[in-house]
Amino acid sequence: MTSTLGYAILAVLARGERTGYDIAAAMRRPVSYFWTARHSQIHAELQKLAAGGLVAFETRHGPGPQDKKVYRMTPEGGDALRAWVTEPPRERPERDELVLKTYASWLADPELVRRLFAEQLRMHEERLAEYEREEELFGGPPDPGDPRFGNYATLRCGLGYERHRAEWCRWMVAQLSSARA
Amino acid sequence: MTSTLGYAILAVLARGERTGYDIAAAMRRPVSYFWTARHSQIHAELQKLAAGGLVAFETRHGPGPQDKKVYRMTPEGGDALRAWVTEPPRERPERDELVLKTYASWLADPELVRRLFAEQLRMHEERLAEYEREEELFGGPPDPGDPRFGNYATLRCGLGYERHRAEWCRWMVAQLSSARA
DNA sequence: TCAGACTATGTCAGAAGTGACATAGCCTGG
DNA sequence: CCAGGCTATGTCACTTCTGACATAGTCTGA
Repeated sequence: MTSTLGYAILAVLARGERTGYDIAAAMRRPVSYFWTARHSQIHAELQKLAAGGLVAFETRHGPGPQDKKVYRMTPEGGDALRAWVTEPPRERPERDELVLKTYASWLADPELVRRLFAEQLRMHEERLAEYEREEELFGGPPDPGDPRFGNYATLRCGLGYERHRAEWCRWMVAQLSSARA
Repeated sequence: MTSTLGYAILAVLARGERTGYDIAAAMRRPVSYFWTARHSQIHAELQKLAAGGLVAFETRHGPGPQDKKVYRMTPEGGDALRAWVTEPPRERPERDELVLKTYASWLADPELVRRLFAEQLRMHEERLAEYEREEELFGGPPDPGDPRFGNYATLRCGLGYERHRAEWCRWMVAQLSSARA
């Protein structure tokens, strides 16, 4: 029915009412491990969701040329989201620039490739440390019926991803260092 | 200059001449760990690359309404690809349907969510076994100047990814099982 | 010999996503 | 008091990607 972005917006609104701006902020790196979108896309999608009756809004006075709109999920929106959650996800297309560069890395100067991966490793380690700090703020996993479970579970995914990625980068750096020696 | 898809195509052509059909086959799951695209996109991009002088083609007789076109990378294409490889990749937007579903999973029936993840786990274990078989075919990592290094290194990434993903799914299943008990 | 799979190239409408532009009040610190 | 950042919504042109449609020769096995 709705696009995946629509469900992402509903997933945010399921936690409470928000303006489009708030949703955009929630769906921006490094806050969001679950979906990313720009505000231009979000405002457009909110209009579609409102037209479909999945969200409703209330206009309140606020700064800016227009008044702000506070959105909330309607019962129909909740039904749609709940039904969607347990359906199997579509297989996602693999499109990772770093992996593609790796595939073509045999063409390039190994020292430059090594630097590229060393820098990526640094970034992953940094992000990993950040996620680990965040994880400590949870005192263990929340109950699966708690909204915070969603945050914790996605954070766990991010944590595992950064570890895997850092390890891979470390392996690449090692490969390219031994080639030089 | 070119789009990322353009570089993906060049990365394939760097290994030898190919038809658009061949490239599409190489960039289709589960063959490709490096980039995915449909043939409709690839034929269009090849035309752009040819216009830009990064690839050239030769028409040969083949089946179908049109003759087949065998593409190869030009020296300019090689230069462009080599220069691009060592440039830092753009940060990729996180858009993973399963992670999004996880974020909203607290709303749904835990048993249905458990089944979703059990099925995902099964798929990741299957793919992992497949990748492990493929890895055995390499007798250790090729030299970084060997085209096969690109294949091996991306396979290593896929291997790490599937392991991380499987572990996360296993954790999710455990969380949702204990909730039921 | 004939069905069906595979090789092969392309178009097109539409959806999804990007990046820039536009506009303007509110709040905080120097 | 004023600059600069934050809140806030929106449009628009453009690129990228998807999925369906179209077309037709070759090769293989039943």
